[in-house]
Amino acid sequence: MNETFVTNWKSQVKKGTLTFIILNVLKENEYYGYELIEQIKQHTEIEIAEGTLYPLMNRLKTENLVDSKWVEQETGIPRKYYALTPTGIKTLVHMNEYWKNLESAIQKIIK
Amino acid sequence: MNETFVTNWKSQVKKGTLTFIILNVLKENEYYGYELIEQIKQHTEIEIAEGTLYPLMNRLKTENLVDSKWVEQETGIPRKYYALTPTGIKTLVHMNEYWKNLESAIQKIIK
DNA sequence: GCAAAATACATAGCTATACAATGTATCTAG
DNA sequence: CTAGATACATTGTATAGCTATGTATTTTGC
Repeated sequence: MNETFVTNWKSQVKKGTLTFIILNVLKENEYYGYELIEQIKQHTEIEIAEGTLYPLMNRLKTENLVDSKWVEQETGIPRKYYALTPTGIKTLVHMNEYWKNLESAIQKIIK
Repeated sequence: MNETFVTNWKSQVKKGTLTFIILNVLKENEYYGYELIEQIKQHTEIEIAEGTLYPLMNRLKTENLVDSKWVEQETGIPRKYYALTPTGIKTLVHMNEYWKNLESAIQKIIK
């Protein structure tokens, strides 16, 4: 098998997929950046580089899909918490629809 | 909802996904380029631009995952048929494994 | 007590891929 | 005989993930 090809492919699959995962995670709860990386690693075994996440969150904010607020800690570095905006919620509905169709189409092809 | 964001997101999701779909389609049969675009449009509603497919097929060939042969037609333009190589078959097994895990992880998050 | 690792943010530069635009050539239908 | 479908291909652009790097604080191991 072509190892480097698969490695690169996995990275390409993440384009779009990560955005989708993060928005869905934020649907349930507010999270701060570092926590998102940890949560997703535990629940999906997907590793998100910090250099991927922080620019991504800024894009989502620019696109008005999420909002953020700084929360001071009694001890340690302040955390920036992210939450979906109403636009983010509506947008996610459409994304979930598209994903569902894509997924069932791929299921048929793989089987 | 953020329309342009969703449009762009769909394009990003295709990165990696298209490769995966095409390799799986070629698992069953040989196809030529134009035919692949048509087949996938019908079965998945996913539209692949020609400017996407032909460079993609060349990459797959460079990576030794597919092989191609020209087939002359009694009438009309010759067709370039693609088939998986042994390396392509082995590589696809690993990709299917990764996709299966990714998919079930996303299922849990979306639900 | 001090060094290493973990926590928590962030950016710059590199690379890979999808897409629009464009081009060539042949065949078919109105 | 012309528009559209068939069939290939390339060039340039934009996007997004990754590595490397940086700052700062806190915890853990020796």
